[in-house]
Amino acid sequence: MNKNTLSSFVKSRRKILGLTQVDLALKSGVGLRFVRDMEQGKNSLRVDKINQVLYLFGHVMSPVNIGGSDNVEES
Amino acid sequence: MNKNTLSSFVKSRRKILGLTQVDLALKSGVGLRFVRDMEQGKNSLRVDKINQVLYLFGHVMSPVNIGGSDNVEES
DNA sequence: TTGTTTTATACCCTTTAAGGTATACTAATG
DNA sequence: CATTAGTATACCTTAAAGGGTATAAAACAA
Repeated sequence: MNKNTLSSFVKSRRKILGLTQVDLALKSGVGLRFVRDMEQGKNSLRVDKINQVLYLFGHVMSPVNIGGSDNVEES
Repeated sequence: MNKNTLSSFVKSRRKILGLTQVDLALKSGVGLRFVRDMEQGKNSLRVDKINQVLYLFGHVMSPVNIGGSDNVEES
């Protein structure tokens, strides 16, 4: 389990919206277990499921340059 | 099967390096079938496997804003 | 055309992600 | 302290991803 950017991104975004993991699972349509796996940095997740969650944050998974600034490209 | 950016990204990058699908599979350590699924826009792929391939291109999957310019953020 | 290389499709098998449920562990509150 | 809300961990089942192989279809060269 990594110090993953996706992990921290989801966790922080979720809290900004004032959602619990349960809320996020319901709104995105993925299982609660999946949300938890994401936030704990599991890296063998399916990208379509990840996107299902990221859509709520107006984001999608996409190829970016390695070392492309530490933050997740602007807001 | 989508008009996926990942699909076209991998395909074009691979050709730039003059690799066949077999070459890419061998160099990245994923199966040939996986490379083909990627290039055909299958969207239920595991993100760690995708990254295994993208590393060869100096890229990783990361959350980006939806509509964050159509191209894949510079070269 | 034929031959060769690359890519696409199809089948089967093994592994495992995803989800559900239940249980524990933490914060937090009162 | 106890009670609750939120999060983490564990077990089980099902569906499907990933990989291998084989075949077919393109793509390109001779």
